[in-house]
Amino acid sequence: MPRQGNILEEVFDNFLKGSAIFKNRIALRHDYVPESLPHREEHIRYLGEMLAPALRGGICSNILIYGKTGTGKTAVVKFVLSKLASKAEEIGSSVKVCFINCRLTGTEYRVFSNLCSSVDVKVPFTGLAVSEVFDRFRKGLDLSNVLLIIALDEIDAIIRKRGDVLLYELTRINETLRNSRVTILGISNDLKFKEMLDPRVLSTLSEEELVFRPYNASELQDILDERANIAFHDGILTDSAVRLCAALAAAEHGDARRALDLLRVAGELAERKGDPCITEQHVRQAQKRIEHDRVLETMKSLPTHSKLVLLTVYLMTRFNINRSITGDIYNLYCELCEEMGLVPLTQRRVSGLISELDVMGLLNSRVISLGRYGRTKKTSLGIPNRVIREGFAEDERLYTMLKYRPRYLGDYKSK
DNA sequence: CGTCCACAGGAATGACGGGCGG
DNA sequence: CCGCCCGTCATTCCTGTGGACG
Repeated sequence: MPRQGNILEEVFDNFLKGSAIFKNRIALRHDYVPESLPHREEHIRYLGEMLAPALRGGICSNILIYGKTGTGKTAVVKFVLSKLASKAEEIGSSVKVCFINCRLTGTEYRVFSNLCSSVDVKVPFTGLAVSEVFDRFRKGLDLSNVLLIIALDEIDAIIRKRGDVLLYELTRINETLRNSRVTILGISNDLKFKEMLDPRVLSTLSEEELVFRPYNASELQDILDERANIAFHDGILTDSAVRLCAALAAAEHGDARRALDLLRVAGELAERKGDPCITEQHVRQAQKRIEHDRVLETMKSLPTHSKLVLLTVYLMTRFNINRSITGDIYNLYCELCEEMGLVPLTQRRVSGLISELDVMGLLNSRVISLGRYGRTKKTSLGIPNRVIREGFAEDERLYTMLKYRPRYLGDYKSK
């Protein structure tokens, strides 16, 4: 048994020696913007053409950009904007760009304060009315005499929370500017968000539209190959492993982010085991691992009564109680509530919770008809029993309830 | 072939807590 | 700082419905 100091010595040394697998992990991170974006040449060209007039002080259209997660929207926009900015600097053009992720930024106030800092206006972290921040932004912008290109990523997040007031102000700002101009690039994951917009805002905002289709397997493979070259040492990654990553991600919405996650986790697994290369098997394990982590994470963040419903279905399968239909589930659920000293929710609500858990994949639930005996939902666990136990391990109260024995084991409903 | 079970799931309304504007 | 407003979660009330049973 080595002394503890020696253990750490070894850990640190291994770390300092560098990884046998990874050359540069950063290339697999979500926020990494690569030097080339395979299969997005068209989009890059289009966006470039749309924004090029800015270099000469010309007017650009506002553009609305759509596409599901992991289709390269953000990467393409960041890429084009950074090239545009450096070109502008090179030729001494007064173009500025500003990229804001609305969801991460959080509130309207912070979005505007970001905009302010992009035109060198200082505002306090809090305390001002949003309209005041907006005014300061407008003044600062007009004074600075620039063509400002604002990219609002995940724009739907802010609309959902605050409505389209922010956008309305922003789309009309050009009318009040004398020396500067603004172009807006709105980026959204959600196609339906257009319906939430005021038609006036929509028409100014979407003078042009750009849609990002999901990648197919072979496109994903090209992306992975390119990143893998940067991220891994030569000869570490097997061809079949890349193909599998691409295929798995293609099956699931063609999400490049997902594909890169798979690759990264597969690499980490290989590294931890001290394996010389990344194989298909590592990828399969990575997929299980990612899914497993996701499930535990969602389970942990569940509200109490949702956990309780999950626990109820778990107990019903464990004790083979006849049919897990909503009425039976509700009865046992009430029993558990009583046992734990909680006030049960109504059946209507529990029915809703079951549906929510179904959407999350923690339960499987479908509507069936029992003819003479009514119409209901039949529900079963969507994840293995073992995972349920693991997910509740941190919650002592729930963990002990895993061993609870229901009062009526046979025909539950009749009691 | 009509009936009627056992709910599904929509709509309206209420309770509550947190953040925003004044 | 306070009140108000808004979003979220839950309840109440309701109408709708697939198909076995008689």
